[in-house]
Amino acid sequence: MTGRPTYYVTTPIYYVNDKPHIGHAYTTLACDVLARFKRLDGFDVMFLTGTDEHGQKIERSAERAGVDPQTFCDQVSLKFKELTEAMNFSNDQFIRTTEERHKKSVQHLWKVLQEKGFIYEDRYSGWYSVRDEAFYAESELIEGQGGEKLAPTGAPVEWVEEPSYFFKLSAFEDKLLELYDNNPDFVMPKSRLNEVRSFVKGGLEDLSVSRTTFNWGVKVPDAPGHIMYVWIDALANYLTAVGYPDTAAADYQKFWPANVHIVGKDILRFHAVYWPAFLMAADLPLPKRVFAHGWWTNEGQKISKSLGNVIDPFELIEEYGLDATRFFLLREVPFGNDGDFSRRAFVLRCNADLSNGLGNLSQRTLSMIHKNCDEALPVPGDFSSEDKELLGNIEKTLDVVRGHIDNQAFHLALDAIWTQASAADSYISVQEPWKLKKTDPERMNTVLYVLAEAIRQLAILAQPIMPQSTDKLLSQIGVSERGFDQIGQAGRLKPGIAIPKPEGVFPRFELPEESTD
RNA sequence: GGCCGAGUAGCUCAGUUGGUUAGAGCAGCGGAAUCAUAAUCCGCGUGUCGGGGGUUCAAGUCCCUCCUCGGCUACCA
Repeated sequence: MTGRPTYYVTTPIYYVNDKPHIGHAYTTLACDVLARFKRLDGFDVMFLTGTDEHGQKIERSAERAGVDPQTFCDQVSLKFKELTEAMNFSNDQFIRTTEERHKKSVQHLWKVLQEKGFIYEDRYSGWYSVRDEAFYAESELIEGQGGEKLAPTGAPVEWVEEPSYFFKLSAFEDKLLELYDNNPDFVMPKSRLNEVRSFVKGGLEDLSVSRTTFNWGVKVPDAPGHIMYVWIDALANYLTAVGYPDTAAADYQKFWPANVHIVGKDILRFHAVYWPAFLMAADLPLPKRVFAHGWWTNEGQKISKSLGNVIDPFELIEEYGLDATRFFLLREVPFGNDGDFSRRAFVLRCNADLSNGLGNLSQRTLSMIHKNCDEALPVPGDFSSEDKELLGNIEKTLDVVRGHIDNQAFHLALDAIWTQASAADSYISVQEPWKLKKTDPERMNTVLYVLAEAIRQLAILAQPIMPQSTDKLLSQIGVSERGFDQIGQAGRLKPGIAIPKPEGVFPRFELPEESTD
């Protein structure tokens, strides 16, 4: 064992009833940045994503598609895998709930919960639509012309009961509240913790965790006809991936409990209430944090399939390139807030920060070195106080960024890096290396060296967000050691290395035409 | 309906436990520079800090009230 610190980050598993959209890309992107950051910071990282493939909806979708459920899942799951490649995600695993290892894991967890007395058999009742083959909540029902109750789809519903197993969620009310009180960072952002807490305070009902009305799912052990229903199956994927039920497994030992589950705000409750309750019931350690992020709107409009304004991440990458897309999504909006995706904001943001900012900074610097220093990094003289100040501030930025990353505050982390890029531009204006070229070439060499150093470190810091672009930048200045331990003195550039004619890394975008309104 | 949160410059937002002339980025305007992806640098904001009332020597920052917006209020993930 190396003794390196470990870090386990997860995305939700994505339900294969839907194609990948911007929301999926966003969630996984956040996790990818966390994972990349921690790896560069010396951590042993497990980054997990995957697909949730069970349930009646899948069964029916497969039927409609004229294929068996497994084939259907294989097809859709593949699309999510393609997204991880298209977005350059660095997940260590891609788990699927239809995998044998997961079925074993969930069935074991079930048995443990049952042995400990937290699962019991009863009857589940609710409003059921035969036509839709689905249960509806009382609040979802609409009223027909004669005052009769109808499903939101307009289908008639009837009150039905079926046998079901229940999880004693009600037994965990106090323990959960205690958890939130003792670990105020367990749910983030803070406003979400308040919601979760008030939900629990409002009282918890036991949870129906099995169904008999469909077959596509994990079988309940020793209970013919019963299929596990959603939560235990889905949430347990986080355990399965590290080896559960083999708690002696190397990965389990290293990575459980998870450091952070990143989720969309829509599934927060399941992660912040059900999940810790399951784990407490099974006597397993709890994850350190559940972070719920917000939703994107599209040009100010709520995104919905019926409006037809769904944002396709593949198209986004096609149009703007991958790294600009990654940058925009995490820079534009505080993680945890809802945000608006607009062409105008995208173009303004990327042009200002990427093309005009970091891109131009490196372009002008490397170009000067290439032209004026025999296409090689010059030997610097003694550093002036301005030199030391610029580089010193950049070195300190690692700590600042680390702090923000540990709070999933991506926009602040990026802001901190870009503040330094901006400082480097100011430094150029003050130093005026183009004048030094004639008046004091020695000093020009030092200034250009300092700037190359600034670029090296800024690029290293920005790697988690924009792996491809920073790779190009670092390659242009011959940097192969790229971990955060290279920040500062340790990784100083060696004078004499070749600096080829630089190529632009961040293309400029055109503003969309103004709509006339 | 109930609970929670938010309303600060054109836009997006920062504003510690109340305390000197309320800040940043972007957009806009003016100037400088010319190494660079017409990029960069410097300078420029008289904002009813949602409305009203109150506490205080002092309130964007506390209390009351009203208005507006948003979130949560369980078994679709």
